[in-house]
Amino acid sequence: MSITIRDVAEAAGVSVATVSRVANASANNYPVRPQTRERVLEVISRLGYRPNDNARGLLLKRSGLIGIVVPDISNPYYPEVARGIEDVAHAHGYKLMFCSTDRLADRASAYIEALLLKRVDGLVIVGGGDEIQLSEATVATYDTKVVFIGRPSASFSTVRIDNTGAARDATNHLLALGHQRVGFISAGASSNTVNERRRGYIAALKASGLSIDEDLIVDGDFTEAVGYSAAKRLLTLQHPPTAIFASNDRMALGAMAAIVDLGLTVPDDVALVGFDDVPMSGYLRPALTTVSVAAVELGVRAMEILLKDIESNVGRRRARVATHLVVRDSCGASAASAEKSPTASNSHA
Amino acid sequence: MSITIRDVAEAAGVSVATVSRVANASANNYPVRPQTRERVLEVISRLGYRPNDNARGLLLKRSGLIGIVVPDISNPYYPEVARGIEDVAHAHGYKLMFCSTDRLADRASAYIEALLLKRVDGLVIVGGGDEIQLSEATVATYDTKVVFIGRPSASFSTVRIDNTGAARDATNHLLALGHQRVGFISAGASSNTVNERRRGYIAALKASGLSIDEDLIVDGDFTEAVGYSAAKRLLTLQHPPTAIFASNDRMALGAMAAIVDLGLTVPDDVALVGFDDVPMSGYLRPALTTVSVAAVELGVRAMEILLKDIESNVGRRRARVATHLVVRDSCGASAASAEKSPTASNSHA
DNA sequence: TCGTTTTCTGTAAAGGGTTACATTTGGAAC
DNA sequence: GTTCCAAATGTAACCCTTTACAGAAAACGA
Repeated sequence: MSITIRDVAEAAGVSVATVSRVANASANNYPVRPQTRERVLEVISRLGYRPNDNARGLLLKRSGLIGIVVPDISNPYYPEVARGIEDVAHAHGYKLMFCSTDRLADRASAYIEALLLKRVDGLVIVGGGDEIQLSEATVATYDTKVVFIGRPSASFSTVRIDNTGAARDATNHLLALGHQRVGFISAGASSNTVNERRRGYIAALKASGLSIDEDLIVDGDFTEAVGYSAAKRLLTLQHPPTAIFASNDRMALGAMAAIVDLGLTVPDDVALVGFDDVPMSGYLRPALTTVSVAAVELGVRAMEILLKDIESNVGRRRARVATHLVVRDSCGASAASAEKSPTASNSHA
Repeated sequence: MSITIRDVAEAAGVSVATVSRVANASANNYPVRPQTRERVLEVISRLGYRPNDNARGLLLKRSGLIGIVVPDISNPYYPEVARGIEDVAHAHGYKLMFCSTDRLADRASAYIEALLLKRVDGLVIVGGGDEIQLSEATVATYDTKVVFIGRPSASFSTVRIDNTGAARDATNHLLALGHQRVGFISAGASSNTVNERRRGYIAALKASGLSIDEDLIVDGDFTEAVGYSAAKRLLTLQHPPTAIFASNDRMALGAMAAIVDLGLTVPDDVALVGFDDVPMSGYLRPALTTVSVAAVELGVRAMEILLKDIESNVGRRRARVATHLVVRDSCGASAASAEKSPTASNSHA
């Protein structure tokens, strides 16, 4: 049914080679007589011919596809990263194959397998969970390049942020405001990202000579619902914290709801800090103080590294993207800044 | 470099046909002597052989890929839809190719073109914008099935919600609470979805004998930032509305921030209703009253229709997914319900 | 032991492109 | 009008898999 290069060749009265040369004009500058080119082009558009990507990929050994694996598509943070990846990929003629693992190990490996099978030219793996198992040998088998975002790796390129440092800064910010009991909402022991953030939180406390109260560290899972219940747990302790540091913004939102529902106010009764700076955070009232991670840039950098590796085989590379604490209202540091701009000091507005 | 079926055949001392038969054991039940099968399987796993999807796709004329095009990946609504699609697709062995158009017409057509070139087995196009141009002829050229989500179409299958009815109900809810001046935050004249919602809003007003005040209808673009400025505009009118109906939750969030920043409160000074019921909405305080659209189900239904069409060529189909108004606190209807559950009457919790 | 089935395995074509190499063409130079 | 060279075009191999068909081996009955 589908019309092939042979159909075009026949209709135009030329050989398939000529058609191919006309169709890929941009790639190689083979000489084709303008008059011939014209004729072929006319037939191509008349017949609506499109080269078969499978056939082409088979021969060229490249698919023009970039695979991207994220842990959870419903967390607004990942779409931001994906947007960065997509912007760069699109600009270079690559398309994205997008998969969400829901943090399930079997899904993750099924997807990675499938992406490799599709002979993606590159693979971006986002997130710090441990559901991803990917050996260097596997990747070498397929001729694919890999870059991790937000996860350390001995074998592959990485683009990361300084989770520990950022969490330490955020915690220090709360300590500097006079808080002595700071709660931390974690998110599963298996997430590198969160483990690092927890380490930063603990480091800040220790550096200030405070002891670590395990009751103040509660486990979460990145969702609003669990942020809500975690905050309730913290605030109904015998010695509740006066400040809460949630390891992502979604949980911070849940925590904020819990605080309000307990009849307390943010930041007067409980100060609150999040992590990620997703778009909504600047529009909460009180606006959420959070660590901005430039998610789009994370994606951009990853894709740039990947492209370079695909095109000139530059090998493993590591990049860091800076973070900064966006001080808004939920921490109690700036009383009246909300008047000035809708997102307060949100640099992403 | 990559090992082929020939390498395996050679190593196992059999023909490529036998290897192929062993590798595709599930698909066709060709008889292979257990002893031979064993040997081939051993070589396959030792060598790490994986069939080349390009070669296979070339021959079989199917890619196992579903293309999905969304307008804006950073709007949490679309990831929900995508999750529904993915769940079904994954269960049936299909992979997703995911593209975000950013509501740009040229990007949209470039992506659709690319997806068709990849010979996707099906195409799901999400969103009501007019950036999508897709002719029946084009689709017929490739052997692809298409389903639209949230957009009417004379030629293709559709899965939709009753935007007009839902918006009318939401507006009626506000009117029933005694509001006489209800503002509407729209989102571009080119979006079908929003046009329908606006129609519902207008219909409700008219049915109640109210006249339409054009000042109360302001344009938006689906983002918090614009929801914020739109609400500010509405509330600084000479005769400001006492209620605002935002055509999606993100804009409602922006509007809520604007209301607070103007020193007013929700819902006492201004009642607020959104649309979509994204996960965050139940955790805002006051919790957002909004139209729940079961985004996941939208995706599920679309994918089911697509699968049926791919597998048994059933042709064009239409489905509707129900919506319902989730009454929380921002509309002022339920004063104390937030105490009971974190998301109030959010049925999705 | 020798047909005759039945079961298993191999051969080769097809699928739709790209491109090295061979061949033809067109035009310049004489 | 030749000759020659560069430009244009054509031929055919190759990419890797699946599968129809043919051929070989095993199983079976007599």
